Amino acid sequence: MTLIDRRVRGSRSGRPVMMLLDLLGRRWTLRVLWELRGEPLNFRALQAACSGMSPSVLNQRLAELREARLVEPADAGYALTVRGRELLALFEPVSRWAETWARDLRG
Amino acid sequence: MTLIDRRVRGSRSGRPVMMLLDLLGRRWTLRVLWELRGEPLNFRALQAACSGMSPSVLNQRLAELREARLVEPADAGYALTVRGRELLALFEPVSRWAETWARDLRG
DNA sequence: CTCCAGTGCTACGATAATCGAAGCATAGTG
DNA sequence: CACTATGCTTCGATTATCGTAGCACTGGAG
Repeated sequence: MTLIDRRVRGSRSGRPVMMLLDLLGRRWTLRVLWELRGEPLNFRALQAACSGMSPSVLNQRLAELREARLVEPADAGYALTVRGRELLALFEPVSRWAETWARDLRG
Repeated sequence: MTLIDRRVRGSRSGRPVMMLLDLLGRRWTLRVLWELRGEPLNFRALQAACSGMSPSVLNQRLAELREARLVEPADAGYALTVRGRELLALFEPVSRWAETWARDLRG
């Protein structure tokens, strides 16, 4: 059962954006992508970067992200694919937005 | 214990982007924001739009999103705040990207 | 007034996702 | 051979989410 055939969790719509939200909405998924924004990380480095998330879940997330062609094995561990970098680039403004958001919440 | 004081789930970093990823990484959160992109929806309409997610979780998510000032009660139910709309606007390109992503995965 | 439908939300037992620690298997090095 | 590093698996414990039922309140109709 592939990523795109599988019913999207919680919804039955096959719309791409829903599929993506479903994928990204799983615990740690966004974080893993984020941690791979720089250089490739191997399994344990990635686990450490994600503050010690359990290896079973990391393994599961890596499988999902590989199936989604957002992450791929590299020489030195795991790296974002071109698509993965595209997606992450779209999160660049989000990260900047988060700065002012957090500041406003505090103030 | 407020959103910004609470340790971020799975990490102990207080960095804004991590807080945001933590918030958005909870099940249904992105979906709820997405469903509110148009007109305000009341509790049950929102529940229906999210394919019948359980009311307990919806209530919890709404509380979190309200605390994060992304969603607020409106005349006709719940609506995005200005900040919420800003955030969602940043997801506009993501949605478009998802279209080609899904197409490529299939092909 | 009573009745009823609509609404926001809570309670709670059942199920599924995630966690944490331990450890296995393999590859490379000395 | 011993030793380290790595990718990953296993499994019992904990936490999140689900689904159904229903409570409390409101507003309008009769």
